[in-house]
Amino acid sequence: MERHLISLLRCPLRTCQFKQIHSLIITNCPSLVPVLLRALLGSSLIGYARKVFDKIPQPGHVLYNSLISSYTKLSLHKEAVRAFVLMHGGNVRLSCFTPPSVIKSCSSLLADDVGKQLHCLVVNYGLDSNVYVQTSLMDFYSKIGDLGSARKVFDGILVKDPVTYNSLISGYSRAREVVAARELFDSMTDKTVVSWNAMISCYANNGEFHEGLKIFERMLDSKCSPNEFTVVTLLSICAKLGDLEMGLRVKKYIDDNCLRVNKIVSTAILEMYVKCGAVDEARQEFDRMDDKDIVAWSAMIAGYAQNGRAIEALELFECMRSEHMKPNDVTLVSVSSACAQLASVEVSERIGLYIEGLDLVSNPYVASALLTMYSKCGSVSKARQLFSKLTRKDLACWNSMIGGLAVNGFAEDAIDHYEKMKEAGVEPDDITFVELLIGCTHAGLVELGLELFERMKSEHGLTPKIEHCSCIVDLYCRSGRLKEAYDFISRMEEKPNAVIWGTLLAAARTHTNIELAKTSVEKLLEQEPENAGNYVQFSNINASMGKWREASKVRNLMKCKSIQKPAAYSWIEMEDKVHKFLVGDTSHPATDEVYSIVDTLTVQSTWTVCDLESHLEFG
DNA sequence: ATAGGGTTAG
Repeated sequence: MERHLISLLRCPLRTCQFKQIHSLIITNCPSLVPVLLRALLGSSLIGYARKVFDKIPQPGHVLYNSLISSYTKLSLHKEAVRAFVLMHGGNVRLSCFTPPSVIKSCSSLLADDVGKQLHCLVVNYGLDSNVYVQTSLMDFYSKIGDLGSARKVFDGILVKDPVTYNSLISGYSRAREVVAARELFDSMTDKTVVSWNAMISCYANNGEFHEGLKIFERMLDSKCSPNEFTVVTLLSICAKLGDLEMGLRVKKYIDDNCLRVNKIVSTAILEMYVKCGAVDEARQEFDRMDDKDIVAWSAMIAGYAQNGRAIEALELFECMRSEHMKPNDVTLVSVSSACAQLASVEVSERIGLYIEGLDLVSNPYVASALLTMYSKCGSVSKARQLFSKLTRKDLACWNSMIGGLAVNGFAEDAIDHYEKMKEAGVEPDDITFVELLIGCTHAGLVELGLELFERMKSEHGLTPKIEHCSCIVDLYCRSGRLKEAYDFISRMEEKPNAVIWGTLLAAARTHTNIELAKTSVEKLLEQEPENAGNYVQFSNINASMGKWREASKVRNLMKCKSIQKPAAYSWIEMEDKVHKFLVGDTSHPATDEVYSIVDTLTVQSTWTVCDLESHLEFG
């Protein structure tokens, strides 16, 4: 009977079968309760196991170990710590098998105090020379960001295996201590594939992408073969660099070496294509995947949204819903951002209603994307309503709201929110000030804008970026204060860029300040010799000054450099179709009708200089 | 011990 039950407990069993065996054990051979307990723990039936455990009169350290390590494995970290407290309070002997699990749970809980107490306990019991205990302690300190203590434990380990090193390397990586990670990595004599991967991802996660690639090259030179983890990290580096060429090399490596392409690898390939702007290739990869989980859908929808292909993003979202796939917060962020691009009140409000109904606005990413969506299509009141409902408002939420108000002409309201944001204890950042300055520009509040620019530096210790300077130039320009704009540019610490000269140029032209326009366009040509638009501007300005020879020189210059002005289409969206037109275009099916209306419009309006210029042809 | 998707501006 007893032997029979033991062998039964070795088989995979359902709960009801466990119950039958359980009753047999209670009535026939109670000594088998610990065997039953371990079988239950092995089947992850932790609740049932705990009930059995609680019936055991005085469980010893071995049973406690089994219980605690199961809690840890199932990520029930608080339970693991509670069970340990129970064990310790019951004066059960402590073996070196228990602390690693509890300490691991403390790492996951980021429970600094409990973990440190455990360390003391371990030292008092003389268990701190056990390598498993040491490794878990080192891991604990590295997870809570105390790398100094982690290092002390590490140095105290007499026989270190690669796992010990790898763990500390990833600890340094998380703590952004890249140099320390590299030193440790270099000191390793027997690097495993995990060591190489950890070092590459250390560089990747700390923004040193090219260093990461260099480690990969060295890995290839050594005899260590890259695995799936390696290529995923490499692909994410290529994505961040926008380096399609390298991305394709990694893809080729995967194919040539027949690496297993799991979901994560395919998504990483997809993402690499997306971030390199190769959206159609990304879609091909997406279509090839037979098991699409939600991450792949979200990545593909984001791919369309981030590459300005809002309609396709929304189409794929519809397709996803028709396949009964449940969207999550990440999906909805991209969907909102696609709607924001469409700037259609109807679509935005429909999607907004849907998303708000899902109760996901507690996620700040979703909230800020929605706020932007409403603002972009002018539904400021919807944005305000949503904002007032938000309980968790992070920096991006405040910025979205401030930006929404600013761009829709409510500059004072935006500033009001900036004050409220500070009261709420959220520190404004450079984006906040870009938004505020834009608000002042739109409302023509020059002095207020300049004041904010000063406060940004003095009150918040932020260094103005080129974007802020650009806003100030715009602020002066729109109020016609060209001289001050020019003086500001001359005083700027950073080198003025094309956006700034472009702003000044536009203003100089509307205020017919030909000299300033000429200066600006010359600077523009210096900075962007490949931009055909600048040559057109240069020529037009010279023409308007009567300098025809200068003007015509440009055409030859463009021919020499083989620069072509890209076709500038006008387009309009009607119902769900986009109609686009080029100058002199007669390809539209309703051309006759279109031109007859254009003719009447032309008669109605008076030609302006700008209109005429836009009809000049070059190249 | 190492791996994949997202928000705010210009």
